[in-house]
Amino acid sequence: MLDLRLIRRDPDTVRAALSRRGDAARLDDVLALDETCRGVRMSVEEMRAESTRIAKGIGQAKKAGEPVDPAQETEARRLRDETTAQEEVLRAAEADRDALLLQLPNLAQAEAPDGGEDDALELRRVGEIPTFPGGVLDHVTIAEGLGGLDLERAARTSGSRFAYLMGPLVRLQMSLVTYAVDLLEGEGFIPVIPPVLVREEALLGTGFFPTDRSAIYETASDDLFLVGTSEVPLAALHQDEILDEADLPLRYAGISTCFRREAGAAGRDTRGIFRVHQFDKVEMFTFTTPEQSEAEHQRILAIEERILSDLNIPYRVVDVAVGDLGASAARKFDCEAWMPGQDRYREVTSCSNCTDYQARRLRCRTKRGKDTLPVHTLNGTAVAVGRTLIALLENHQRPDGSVGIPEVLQAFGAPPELKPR
RNA sequence: GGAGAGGUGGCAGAGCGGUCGAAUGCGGCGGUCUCGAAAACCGUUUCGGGCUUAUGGUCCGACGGGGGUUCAAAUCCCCCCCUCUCCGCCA
Repeated sequence: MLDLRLIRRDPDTVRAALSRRGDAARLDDVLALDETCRGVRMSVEEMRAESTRIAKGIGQAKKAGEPVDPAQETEARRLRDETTAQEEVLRAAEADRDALLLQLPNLAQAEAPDGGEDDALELRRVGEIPTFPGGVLDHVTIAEGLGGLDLERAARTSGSRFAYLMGPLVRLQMSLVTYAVDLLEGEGFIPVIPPVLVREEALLGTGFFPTDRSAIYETASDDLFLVGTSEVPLAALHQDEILDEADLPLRYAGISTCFRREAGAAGRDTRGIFRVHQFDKVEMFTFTTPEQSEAEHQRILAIEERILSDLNIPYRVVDVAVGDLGASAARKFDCEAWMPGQDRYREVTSCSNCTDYQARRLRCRTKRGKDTLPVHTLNGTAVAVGRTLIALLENHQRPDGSVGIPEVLQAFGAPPELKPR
């Protein structure tokens, strides 16, 4: 959520920033509604003050055993009814204003490139793209050859975009998770296994609602939602709290299964486990100060790159264009791994600086002198297990159908190589 | 799922129709004392919002959340959420 005071004080700057994202249209509606709200609020508050004065007078009189002027009670009653009516108007106006305000996305950082999905700016390429003179296999063929994947039966059980991950890939997945948690703990992140079913408030607070509601699974009878990322429960961990600035930055590593409806993605990435409804992920999340958030963003990105380097996966880093940022992000970097089976780089991790956007919605603040200000929040993928498995299998495949496993994972229970059945 | 108890400031805990944003204790912060510290004593200590461009003032709101009764609600009524105890069920 944007700072309403900033919108009032400097609407032109906010409008300009929003129009970069093609989303400035509703700003003037917000301003107009806000004008109404403030006017009505003033009159409501004046009436309430007057009501309290009369009520206190009556109270004092009764206590002193003096008679109460019935005209006073009549006047108080009239005032109350009028106030109630005006409060109704105020409530409606504020609800309208806030509903619109909730839809406005975060203001992008000036450095973020203009444009949409195809306008991400490549920052660097790291690692050597492998060559396969004897031909290249994609992850589905490799994984099935290893006895590690069953998509057909998963479709029978759950539908498309689900998978049975089996046999050797289970140990590989577990080693990826423990490796990542181990590394993140060393970097000061507290491991967390959060709830993956959350209330609507957590999704509103993190900015997934109202904009991306169609991407989220909803339970039929419990008003609970399956999270698409542990970012949601991690951000909500400090909802409605005032954090001590001395405790910042607070870093958490969430380990969870993620659920995505992938509505609107019909026909895209239909092969294999690249885009599925359910996957596991280790996620970084930081609460920090406004001054430190950009440095923290770089820190998170550096950890993502270190992980890909540790795994010998060639990748590139892109600076995502404003039109492709989620509602909450002010800046986003993606790491895209080279995927030989697709002959291109594909997103495997993503890190966003959400500045004060989520914190304001979640009312997560810190004290500074007399001021209470929203903190800054950041999130980044440490390991999206499914996509990382794809990158590992495809990049480290050998002509005989076996797959070499990076050394770092062997310390966490992965075998040195996976052999075909 | 059934029965009961309860949710008040950072914590503990009183208040159960009127001047209560709320006693008291602990903790925190500032001070007195001290070479310094402890103790003791004094003072201070919630959050959100409107107006006022002061960096201060003023007003409104908030006692789990939302409605209602009343001139007046922490206090009475209704709904919801949460916590605890017992029973049932269960990994």
